Amino acid sequence: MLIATWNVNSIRTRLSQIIDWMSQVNPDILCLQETKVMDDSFPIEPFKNLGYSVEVYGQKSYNGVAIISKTKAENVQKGFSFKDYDQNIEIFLDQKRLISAEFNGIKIINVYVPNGSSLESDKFQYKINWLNCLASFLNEQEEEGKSICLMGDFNVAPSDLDIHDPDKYEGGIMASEIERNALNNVLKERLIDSFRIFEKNTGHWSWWDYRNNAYELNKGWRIDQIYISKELSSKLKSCVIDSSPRENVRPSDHAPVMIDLNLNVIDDDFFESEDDFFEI
DNA sequence: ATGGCGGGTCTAACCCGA
Repeated sequence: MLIATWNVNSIRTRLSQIIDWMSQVNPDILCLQETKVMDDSFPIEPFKNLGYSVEVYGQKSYNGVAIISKTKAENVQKGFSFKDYDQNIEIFLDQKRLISAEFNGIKIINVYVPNGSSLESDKFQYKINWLNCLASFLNEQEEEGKSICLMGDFNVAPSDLDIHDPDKYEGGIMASEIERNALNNVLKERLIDSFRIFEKNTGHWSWWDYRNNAYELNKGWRIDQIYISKELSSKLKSCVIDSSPRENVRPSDHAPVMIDLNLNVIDDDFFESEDDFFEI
């Protein structure tokens, strides 16, 4: 099962590029961020024509997330819920940055984490509070015991391996200890960065600034990630960043990231339960 | 670097992103 995430920076501007990419790659699930469109204006038809179903959670001009999938999404949830959150979630309801749904018993959580602007900005505190809210959301999911796939644009480079020039950017926005602590508090010991299972070295980016020829100079950041529950790691076949759409005319500044999960792999728990069955 | 580019919409001496 191919599961992908892509910050497309406007669904309407990028529509034909997304359809082209999906036609080539054939993902089972594609999580989009920065769709920048109200739900009633989202171009659903082109995806339906490819055989996909669409779940959207958008707003005018900014943010906006969507899940495109071959099978219909179950238990779709848009935004944070009103449960035992440390933060007051009211201030997070205006910005459409989270949508989740279940497929084959796996909870897919699609996020567009706030950028935060700079460490001195009010937006930075919003970002940290938002991540703390996401941690509470993950705690709820954990209680339900479902396998989780948390993916999207995190606007945080997990380590200095994920920045083209760490000496220049370390400690600043997207690379501060405060943001990394907040991200790790979301992940805790339960979620694993798929990409780092396969690649231990630096030099792999998912975002390149539009300015200063950043893509041509390969000056990028790896801020788009796919985190999976530990128990899914035995089923993980690959995690790749596909930089080819970044070479399109009028590209998104982000590239898609994709994992391949082999759900036919039978894990140890299954064998144990089978043994128990035959002993009876 | 009040910078660069490229989305958006109130089409601008605009706002926002990363």
